[in-house]
Amino acid sequence: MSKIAVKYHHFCPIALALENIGDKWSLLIVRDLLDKPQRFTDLMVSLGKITPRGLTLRLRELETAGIIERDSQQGRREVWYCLTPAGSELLPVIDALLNWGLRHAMRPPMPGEMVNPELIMRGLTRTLNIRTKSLSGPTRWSMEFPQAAFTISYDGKHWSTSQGTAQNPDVIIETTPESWAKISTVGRTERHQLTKSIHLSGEPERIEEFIAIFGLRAGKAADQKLDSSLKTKPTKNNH
Amino acid sequence: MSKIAVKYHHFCPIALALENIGDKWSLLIVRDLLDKPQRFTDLMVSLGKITPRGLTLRLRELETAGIIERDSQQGRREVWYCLTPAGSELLPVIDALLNWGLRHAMRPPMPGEMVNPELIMRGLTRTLNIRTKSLSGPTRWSMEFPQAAFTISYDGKHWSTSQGTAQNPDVIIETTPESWAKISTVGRTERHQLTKSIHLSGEPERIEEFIAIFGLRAGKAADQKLDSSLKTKPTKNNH
DNA sequence: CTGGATCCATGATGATACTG
DNA sequence: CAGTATCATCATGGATCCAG
Repeated sequence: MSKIAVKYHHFCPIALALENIGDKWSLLIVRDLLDKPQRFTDLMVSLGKITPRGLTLRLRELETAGIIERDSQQGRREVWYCLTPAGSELLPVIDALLNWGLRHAMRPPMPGEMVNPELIMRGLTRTLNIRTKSLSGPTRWSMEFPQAAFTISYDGKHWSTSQGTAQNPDVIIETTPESWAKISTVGRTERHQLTKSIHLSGEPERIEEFIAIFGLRAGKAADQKLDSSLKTKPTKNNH
Repeated sequence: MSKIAVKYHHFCPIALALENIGDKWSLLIVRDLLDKPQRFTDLMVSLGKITPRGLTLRLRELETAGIIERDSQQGRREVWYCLTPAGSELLPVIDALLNWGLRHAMRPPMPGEMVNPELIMRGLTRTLNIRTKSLSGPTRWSMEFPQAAFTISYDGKHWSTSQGTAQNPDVIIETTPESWAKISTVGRTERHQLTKSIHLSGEPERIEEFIAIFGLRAGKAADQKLDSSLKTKPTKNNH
């Protein structure tokens, strides 16, 4: 049986919250469920190195904590897991972690590391919103990975992303999640060299705009990492 | 030696953040350091059931991650630990957890559980700010525990708390952290019965105001827990 | 006394295989 | 697809001890 009992013995909202979602995989499960409901095997894939037993334990624990709901209807093979209202309210936690991670924990992807297109897009959207570039106007980009495509939209105020190929995009970006991951985490000099792993098409001025925002050409952008340029200096990460 | 390697093998800001601060004690160490710099033994006390080895490992790991700094000056016995700028930026994470914990994880303190006055006050301040009660005007309360006193101030816009007995308080509240912890986590009916474990003094109208805000008398306040009344319904917690 | 280090026990997690 | 079963490993807790 399960032990499922992280205990701090503190009367403290933070400690009590962490007793619910402070163990190794819980917050990543919440991260994935915030996107959309998922099946057991979906989660196995997106979490990568979790074991079936580990996932089962986490799901049961999150269920008793009132954070997720198990939706199994008879006559259907699948079991869908989704967030309860209380679980959805973990969004600010995930958001704060995403923010901090972007600013202080990013580095190029390591060999064998899962590079999930959806997670890439979520980080990209947030980066664009925080940097709030002033553009000529509403903009639509189509980010096309081999496995999936995403539409990145700027409505004149903020950026959002949705799945699927963009209609009438201003710029089409064709690349792989791995290439984009690397580009967005290295300094300008190396970034400029990696530009060849991206193919851009669209009106020349719009392509220029894209290139300027991401510092994809030498001589213009500041020499700093994309993610870390959100506010202050880059942080090294040495594990 | 240490293993210090939580690894998810995800290229994902959230996962990478959690590799830095996702283990059992790290975020509680950050919680305490956000308040003020602490010595090894201060942390041993405030964390309670951590072992010296465990604390040493966490501190070293947080140091290499660039989240805390070790300040040992020769000629001085103590070693002070404090947050780096990157560490201080974990405030939104702690804040989001505090918020979620207040709304979804609170229950009366259990026997043997540490009830830290400072943490009580932090939760109280946040609760007051979120509920934004309209008061007659600026207000100052003196919360006096046996071990320590705190000043709770409302400037007409928001609430803040500082250490020390309040000058010219509108209301003086004398109680224990344990009593207050229990009062703030039970329903109105029981709360009303616990009122005798608090002693209030000050102008009658100001005392009335205090009583009304915290639902300390029968028949007026809604029957819900203080903390959970922040927005929606209470959540049970069954461990 | 502060700031640890050592040793051992135990509980949490990982790897692999298999099943309703 | 959604798990269970079994075994191995690793991180953490408890108790004790030590150096400046």
